[in-house]
Amino acid sequence: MARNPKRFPLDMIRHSSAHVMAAAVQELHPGTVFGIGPSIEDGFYYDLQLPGDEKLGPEDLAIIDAKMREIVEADLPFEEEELSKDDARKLFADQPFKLELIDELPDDEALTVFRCGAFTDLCRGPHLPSTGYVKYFQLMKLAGAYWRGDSDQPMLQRIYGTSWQKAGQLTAYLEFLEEAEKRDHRRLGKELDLFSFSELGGAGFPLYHPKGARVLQLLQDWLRDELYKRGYVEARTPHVYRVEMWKMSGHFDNYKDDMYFFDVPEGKDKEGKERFSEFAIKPMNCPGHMLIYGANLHSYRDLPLRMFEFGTVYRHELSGVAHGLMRARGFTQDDAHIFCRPDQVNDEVKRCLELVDYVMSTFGFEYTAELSTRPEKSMGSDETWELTTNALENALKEYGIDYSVSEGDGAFYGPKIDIHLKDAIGRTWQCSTIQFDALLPERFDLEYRTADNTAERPLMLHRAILGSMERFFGILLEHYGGGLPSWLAPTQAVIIPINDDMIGYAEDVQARLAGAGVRVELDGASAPMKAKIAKAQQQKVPYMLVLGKREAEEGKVSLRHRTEGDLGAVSIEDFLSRLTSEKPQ
RNA sequence: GCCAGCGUGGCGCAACGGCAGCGCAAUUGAUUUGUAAUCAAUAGGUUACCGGUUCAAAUCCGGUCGCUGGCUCCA
Repeated sequence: MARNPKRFPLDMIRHSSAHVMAAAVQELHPGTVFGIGPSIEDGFYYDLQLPGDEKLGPEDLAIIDAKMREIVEADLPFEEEELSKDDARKLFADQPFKLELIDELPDDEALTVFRCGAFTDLCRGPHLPSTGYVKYFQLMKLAGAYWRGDSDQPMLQRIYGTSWQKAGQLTAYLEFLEEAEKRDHRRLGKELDLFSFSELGGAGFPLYHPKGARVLQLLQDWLRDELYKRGYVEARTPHVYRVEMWKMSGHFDNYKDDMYFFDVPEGKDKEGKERFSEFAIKPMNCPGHMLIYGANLHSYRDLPLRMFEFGTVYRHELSGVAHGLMRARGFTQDDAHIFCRPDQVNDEVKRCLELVDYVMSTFGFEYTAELSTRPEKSMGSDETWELTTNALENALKEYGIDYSVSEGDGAFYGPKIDIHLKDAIGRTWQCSTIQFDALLPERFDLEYRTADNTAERPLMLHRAILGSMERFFGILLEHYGGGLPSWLAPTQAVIIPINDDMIGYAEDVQARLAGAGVRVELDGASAPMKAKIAKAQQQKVPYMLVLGKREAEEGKVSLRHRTEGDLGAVSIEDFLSRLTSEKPQ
């Protein structure tokens, strides 16, 4: 009998897929204890614990998959049944996690369970009519997951799967994953010789090779220019402070587990005992900027003060969280703190959003915003929270940015906007953040003098546009699939002489381009032109300049673009103006 | 940090108890090419580290370190 899942919603299909998977595991490993098995974006999972010390290995996925297909073939119905709480407790007597869930449900409500073959689950439903409708699925991976997402709870095994309405959707999804893997920035970083990681440093500490360093520098130079245009001033602050400073800022109390501390010997005291000073490496740039603000007296006329820094911070994050450049232990933030008066707050937030918009559209990112408001536990006056939250929300409205509100998700010291951008293959990333901070101006006792010469506390806006240079670099690499636009490419052009007689002319061209500030390489190997082109293509160099007898005679270069192919002979001036036109304006 | 998996020339991989191999890259030589890969030769490895089992270990076992996928956390 043909069962077509097309008319059922995806999350129902996925939820039912999770049940089929659980039923398969139940049959293969009687006595398995189950956690939860919901539908998620792109698929489903089930958390479970095999009996005894048994553990699932990757090879089990194929076995479970085969068993699932048997269950699908049998086309077993999903049967719903209502139960009292007591009956449910009896039914799930050997399922401790299910019992825990039952206990949390209201007493007077009847529970529902769904049966599917040997597997019965506490479940609200709804489900597909029968297992025959679970068709286009695949088990993806095995992972560990804490019961209830709580690291104090036991760890279960989680099986992830994906499931769809149509065969084409499943294929498309698997192709998407393949494409994402091809674009993995770690892979591109290796292939394009941009960065690496040494076991001696560990996963969180990228080593930028010359080409990677060049890209980062280009990105930074570009952003720095934009910031100066927008009235920012640049600061530089130390990477290390005495621990006292971190106690003052509050980071010691709230952030100590993620910080790098070290003792420095300071000689001996009078009794001959070794003395030490305790320092910590900065996990954030904020305190330095507070100290700079506090180093001078400020008039209301000085505000707003927009202070930025490409500040490298180090955070001792849990070893398991590192992920290439996306999540490092040392990274550089494009950090800024804006000190302003209450009457300037609206305008400053708008300026931040304008900058976000400029930056994101430069790279062709679409984005959405999330506004997080006052949490229950928070500091500061109602007036300030209202003022700052309104400033954020009004700016979002004024810019017509698509945003959602996350009530009570703000930091205890202020509300914030997070920007989520969408890359070339539809994945979203969080980069920019704009947050008000009432805590640090307080902690550092920052003031300005008002028109009537009284002291006022400035409002402080903390913002990062790219977020972290490393993460943004990683996102850019994946967004462009490694083919960076010419203004960011570490090598903009490779000169390809057709034979060794052309080397002289090639060196001329190289000198002229390098003199004009072009990042150019000469491929002088005595290899066939085609091989040199292939190499340049693989390195994703935007332009190839092919030089033969014709070009030498005319004083031109044959231009080949990485994606557009052969563009014919052009003068060096034309090539230069082409490069210029490709820079963001 | 936790769960699972994986560590073999610079990179990508093979060998899975019995002489550690292939491709790319590199080096040298030949070749001089018109828009995605010319040919040949050479060099390169205490198979992450420590210990154990065995006549014999890259391979099996234990430990350490590192990495990867997730979970928790987060820019």
